[in-house]
Amino acid sequence: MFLPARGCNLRTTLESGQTFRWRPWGPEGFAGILGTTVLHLAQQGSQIAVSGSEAPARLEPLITRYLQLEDGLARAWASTDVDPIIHAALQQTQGLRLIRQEPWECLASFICATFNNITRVEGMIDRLCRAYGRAVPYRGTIWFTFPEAATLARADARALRRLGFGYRAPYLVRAARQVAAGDVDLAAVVRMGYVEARETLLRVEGVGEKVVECVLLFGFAHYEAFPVDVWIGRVMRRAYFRGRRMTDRRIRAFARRHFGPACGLAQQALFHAARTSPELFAP
DNA sequence: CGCCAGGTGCTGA
DNA sequence: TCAGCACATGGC
Repeated sequence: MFLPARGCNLRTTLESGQTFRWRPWGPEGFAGILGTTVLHLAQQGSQIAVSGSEAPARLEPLITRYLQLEDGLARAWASTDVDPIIHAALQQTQGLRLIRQEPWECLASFICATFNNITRVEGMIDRLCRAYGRAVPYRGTIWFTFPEAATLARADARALRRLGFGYRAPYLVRAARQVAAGDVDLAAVVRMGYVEARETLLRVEGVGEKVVECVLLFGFAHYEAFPVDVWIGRVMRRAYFRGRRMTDRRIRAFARRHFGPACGLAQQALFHAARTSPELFAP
């Protein structure tokens, strides 16, 4: 089956640090699992070739939503194009889309991603799924679902330590318990606006000022979120503050004013541009 | 080997 | 509100 890519570039989007479970599959393809559905996606020009463990009629809405293929966000992206710096980043990251992820997987993944590098996060999450997810056989390979919060709530932090989670192990287990117990109700957060959702998610163990913005952006489609990690901090200080010291909070406040209500899109373009062309943003 | 990574929570000013 | 610190681990 084929879907119109509508300008989406798979590689740019799936290797942009928003998500950690896709693997290269052939020349222009990626394999992964959403929920219990195994997917093989391949870029073929203006189309995306799709196959997977469900009937095509079920794959289409799944992928359309995940990749936001009908997002109609062209105007939102354009609204962030307010100066030559972001303009260059946007040019360089054409085809980048904001993925719409499942909230719990997104939340748990970014707790794992704190003070960590993306390659290692991928390995950690892979081991987590193998240990606690459900097996889904497909075409001779056994895939694993992302573990439910209720499952991880019963896990022992020491077991996660042995999987290489370091000091994040107890955070992840406590976060799972908060979510599984309904203390933090992710289904309710879906219906909340940015401010209330932010306050609610900040109550989760291991979720601070940066992780919460990632989760709001990638898991709840709140495009006014603006995560400031070490990459974005560097880019912003260099490009907008003449290299001066600046707290993450002030960078975020500036970005919201400067780029407007879709500043999260600008953030993702800057993040990707900085990682793929560091020379443009060297300190 | 040393530096670094999509930081957080805590403490003391 | 902010700076400074400890925290585990492995990629490069």
